[in-house]
Parts: sequence; structure tokens; C-alpha cells
Amino acid sequence: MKATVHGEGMRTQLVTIHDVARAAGVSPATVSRVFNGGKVTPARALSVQEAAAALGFAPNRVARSLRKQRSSVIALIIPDIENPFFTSLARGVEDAAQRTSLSVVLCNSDEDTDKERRYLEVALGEQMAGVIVAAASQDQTDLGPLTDRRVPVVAVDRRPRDAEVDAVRVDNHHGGEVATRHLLQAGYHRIACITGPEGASTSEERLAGHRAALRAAQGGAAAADNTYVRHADFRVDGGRAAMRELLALPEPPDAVFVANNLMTIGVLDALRETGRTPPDVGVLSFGDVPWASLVRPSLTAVELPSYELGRTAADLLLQRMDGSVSPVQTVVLRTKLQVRESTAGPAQT
Amino acid sequence: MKATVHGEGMRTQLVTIHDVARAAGVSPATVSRVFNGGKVTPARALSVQEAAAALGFAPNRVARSLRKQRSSVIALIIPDIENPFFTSLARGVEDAAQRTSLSVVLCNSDEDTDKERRYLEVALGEQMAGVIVAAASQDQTDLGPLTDRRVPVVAVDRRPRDAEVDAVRVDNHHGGEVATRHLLQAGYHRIACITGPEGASTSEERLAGHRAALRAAQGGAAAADNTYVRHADFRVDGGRAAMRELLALPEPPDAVFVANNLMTIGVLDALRETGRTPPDVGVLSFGDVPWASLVRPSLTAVELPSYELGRTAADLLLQRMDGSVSPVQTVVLRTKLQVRESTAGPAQT
DNA sequence: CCTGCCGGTGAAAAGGATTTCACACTGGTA
DNA sequence: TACCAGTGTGAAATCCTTTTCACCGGCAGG
Repeated sequence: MKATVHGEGMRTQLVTIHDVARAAGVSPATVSRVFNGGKVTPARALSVQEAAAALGFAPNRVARSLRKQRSSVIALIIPDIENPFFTSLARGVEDAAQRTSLSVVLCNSDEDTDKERRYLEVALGEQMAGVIVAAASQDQTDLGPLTDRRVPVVAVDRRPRDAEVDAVRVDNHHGGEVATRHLLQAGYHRIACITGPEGASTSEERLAGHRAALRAAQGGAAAADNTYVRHADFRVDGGRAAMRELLALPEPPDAVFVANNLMTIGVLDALRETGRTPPDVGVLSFGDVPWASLVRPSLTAVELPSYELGRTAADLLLQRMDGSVSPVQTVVLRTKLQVRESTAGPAQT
Repeated sequence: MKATVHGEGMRTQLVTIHDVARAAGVSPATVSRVFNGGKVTPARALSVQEAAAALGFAPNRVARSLRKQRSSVIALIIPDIENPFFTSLARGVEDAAQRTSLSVVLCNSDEDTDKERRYLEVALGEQMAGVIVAAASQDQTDLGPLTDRRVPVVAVDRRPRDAEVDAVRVDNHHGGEVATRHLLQAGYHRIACITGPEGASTSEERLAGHRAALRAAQGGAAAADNTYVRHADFRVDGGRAAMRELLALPEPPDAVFVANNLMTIGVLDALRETGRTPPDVGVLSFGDVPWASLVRPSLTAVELPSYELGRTAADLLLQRMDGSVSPVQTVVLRTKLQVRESTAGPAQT
């Protein structure tokens, strides 16, 4: 079997629709129709299929894309392939696309707007059927070329400013508010916030939620105070550095709301350096820490529907590709607080 | 600025090389030459570039691929996008490709040979410039169609049986041997092994290394005994289930060599269920556990050069794409034992 | 002065599929 | 019988770029 295939395979030249047509005694047009559901007499269709099978014909997707002005792959552009949040999101996209004939390819922009721009160019140039993007930046990510050419685009998790595209995101403000409220209720008083880069919508919204909770509990002055607020870069090292700073304060915080999972890893690391662990210092992570079960003691987190984010984005994209012309929509998913015992409260109040 | 771009962008029709040619007063051939380094009079070249910029011309990569019979993207097919080992490997590939004009797209086969086959078809049909694949299976992964069409292919981490392609992998046998030897030296006696699926080269080789170490220390009988050997699926749940089985034995093992990082998570989970932790029971992981710093107590692991694996694979691929005709080669990278204090030995011997 | 060569150029072919359009044929109806 | 509608078919156009090939200059050598 293998031998046969290999024997045939030595031919380095592509089997084209023409070859199949000749073998089946029909025109190329008919062969195309057989493979694309055109009307063809059953007898002919059969002989075409047989000929195609015998020759090992596989359509040239490039030629097809050129003619149809649209390929059958969709691109998912994410800013950090090493962040489990995005890989889970990717799984959601894939599973949704799975039910169609579309293939998903992943592009890692690495939080780098240049790389991202290149990938957007590739998506456009390769005439991809659609693009789902978690933007590396609010203002520099330009989806214009895509939308101009009517390529369906969905923004996920992060929404580039003034882009007229469907979007799926989480309720960051609400999540931040619930998180900090939980810490307050657990008995913590000096609650810090380590959020993402300034200018990123996710950073700002989560911080705003945090402030709203503080305001409700401790009044406007506390909420406006920036002593316990740090901006970092959504990565492990950034979280660690920010936490070290906070711990070095004359009066360090007794709890911290961390606006992303990776930074939480850094925070726990910094805590360990000083010999402290939750719930001695309260730690609440926005986004679950991967394999949180390993963390001892385990910590409370705002659980993000990463998988659903991806699935919903893909569904939206598929709708658009099916020709939906409904006005641009934004879907907002709710977060869920995942409480684990050990953050019940500070050691002694 | 944005407004201008947008104003131009309303055109939904593609700017072609013809439009640029007309605007610059030259032939399409000349425009092509300008963009591909053909010989063109400087003055003409300049006017072409100006015209292209003014019109916002971006070459149609599909048409180009069709004509050149080769696109400018390479595919990286991995079996589990949620495994940090593979995402790190992906980073290595990307960074290497970065220095060229090639783009990398990631495909997640999900350990599913059907999905994998589809992605291989896509890679072939899209006439990708090259493919790096961590095969989902030894025997079902068929690279024949690719190699027949002379598409450069590199197998990474796992080597599909009888595929004549360059390969990069780690020295699994050696790594397994070192791992188990370390456990023996630490004073453990009844050392189990949880390895991957039967038939996977990585599973078998790591197990063989484990057995070699046992044989050296305890003789052939111990090495041939399968009481403490389990095959699982390289995932968290598989590791947990296997460990539960081992713990339920009349005489449970006092240490375990786990052949992959994710299964180790499951193992630690199973241990926790019974209230035990390393070094009470020795745990040695093949492949580092993500954010191992969080694990308390931390554990010893065979560190895999995942990033280098990716980078080396990409380098090999680039060589082939540059036309290297040297015979097929396999690069084997060494593992490194990452010792952490807490696995110094069993509680009481 | 003539020949040969070489660098730059444009017309046209090639790459492989889809799709339009015209046509031939069938079967039913006036 | 003549006509019409409908269906299946193939020739040819189309998608956009790269690349071959022929050609036209100009320049150097004989």
C-alpha cells in the first residue's frame, strides 16, 4: 500500500484538474463542478471521482483562492502564545471552526505591534477568509486594510480603538470590582492593585473596577490614592518587580489584586522571597493561574471564560462569513469568582 | 492621516501591479522586477515605488504563490498547544524565522491524526515553503505527499517512522536513565515509571532509559518487572489516574519517574489526594513543570531544551529551503537534570 | 564601419482553479 | 409540427503575479 503510494508519489508534478478531466473524458469545468456541488449527471460524477482517486488528485488551494478571492483558512492572532489564557482561547476558536471546512492558523504577535502588522498583512495578502485578533495595542493595531477589503474581523479580549468590528470581551470592570470587594470582605484593608500597561483597555477597566470597590467601602479618597497602584507589563517578571516595590513600601499592602495570571506568578514569587504566602498577604488574580491546583496554598481568582471567548468570537466570525449584515456587535462575557478556602482572610486582623 | 487612509481605503477593489504600472508609466513586468530585485533603471524604480506607495499597493501573495509554486509562510504543526513545552518550542521556531522574510503559522493537531492530516493537506495545498512537525503519531503521520513534492520538512521532538526527513529531538534514553539514577542515588528503592502511550518513540525511549538505570542498580529482574510501569496519555488526567493506580498497589512505589510535564501535574494532584508530597514520595518529571517555582515543595526535573529544539528545527528547515542537498540529518540535543533541594531523598529510609 | 554582446524593457505565457456564457439536447406543451 | 423551458456541458475568460523570450539600444572590439 505504502509502496504503491510512494511509487505514484515520485511524480513531483502536481495532478491538476485538467489531468482528471482528461482521464475521465470530461471538461475541467465538469470536474470542478463535481467537487463544488454543481449539477452533474451521476454517471459522469462517478467517473470523475474515480479518476480523481486513481490519480491522487488534490485541488490546488492557491489557485482556488486566487480565483475565488478568498481562501479557506482563518487566522487567529494572539499576543502571547505562552499565556495559557490565550491558548485556551485558541482551543475555543478551533473547536468552533472544527464544524466547518475552515482551518485555523495561529499567529503569535508577541505583544509586538510590528510583528502583528506583518501578520495582518499576511492575512490580507493570503486572502484569508477571516481574522480573529486579540490586539497587541489599542491605537497602533490597524484593522482598516482588512475591513476595507470586507474581510470579516472579530476583536477578542481587547478592542482596538475605533475599529468598526465585532468584538467579544469580558466584563473587566465588574471582574475587578468583585475581586477587590472579595478581598475587602475577607478583612483586608490596604489593598494594592498591579495592573497592566497604561493605555490597554483591559488594564484600565480592571483598575477602574478595583477603584469602584474601594470607593464603595472606603470612600473616594482611598480610591483616588495611587500609593498602592502599579502598572506592569502583563508578564511574570513585571509582576514580580511590581510586588517587590509594593513590599518595600513603609507600610506595605496587606493584599493585592493582580490584573493578570502571569503577573500573579511573579507576585507569588516575590512574596516567597520575603517568606510570606497567602493568606498572610491576600492575593487575588484576574485570570486563573495555570495548574492552580499545584499552588499551595491555592489562591482565589477571577475566572475568565477564555475558551468561551474564543468560541464566541469564532461563532461571530462565521456569522459574518455567512453574509450577516447586522450592525456591528459586542458580546460581553461575565467573569466568575473562583473562591478557594485559603484566602478566607488575613492571618490576624 | 487616518482620514486619508480611510478615504482611499473605501475602495474595496484590490490595487494590482497593473494599476501601479499604469500610474508609473511602465509595464507590469518592470513593477514586478522592482519588488523582486530585478534589474531596473534607478529612475524608473523610484517612480514605481512612488506610484506603489501612493496607491497603497500590496502584492497579492496568492497570485505570487500560484506563479512561484511556493508561498512565503512555513507551518509549525504541534500536538498540544496547551503544553508549555510546545509553546516554548514554537517561540524558538518563530525567533529563528524572524530573521528571514518568512512568516510562521501554528497549527494545533491536538494529538489527533485526522486533524493533523488535514493540516498537512493545508500545508501542501497552500504550497507552504516548509513544514516543521511534531508528529501526533509514529505510524499514521504521512509526510510522503510533502516530501514527494519536495517541500522541505523537519520532524521535531517526535520522529515519524520511516520518513526521510531531517529531525531534531532530545536524547530521551539518556534523560530517562539520568532521571531514574538520580532517584536511586537519593535513596529511593521502589521506583515507578509513568510513561506516554505505547508506540510513541518518546514514551518508549524514556522508559528504556528508566529500565537501563534500574538494571544497572538492581539487576535485570527488577528492570524487566512491569509492576511499577504505567502507560498514560501525556495529559494531566492520564497522569493522575496512573498515579492513583500505583498508590493503590499493595506495596506502592516510593518514587516515580514521570515521562512528561503535564502528567506530573496529575501525579502531584493524586499524591495530594492521599496527603503525601515530595520528597515523602520522590517525583522526577521529564520536562519541566510550568512555573515550577510555584510548586511547593519544588521538584526535580529533566529540563528539556524546548526553545532550542524549535530554533534548531527552523535552522535546519531554512538550510533546506536554501537548497541544501546534504543527506538527511538528525540532531540530538541533550537534556539537563534540574536538581532542586526538596527531592534530596525519602523522608525515612 | 560592422559585428557581437549585454543590460533593460515590454508583450505574452504560465500557473490551476472557478465561473460565465453560449450551446446542444431533452421533454413537455400549444 | 413548432416552440419553450430547463438542464447539463465545454470553451474561454478570469483571478494577479512571475518569468520567459524577443527586441532594441548602446557600447566595445575587431
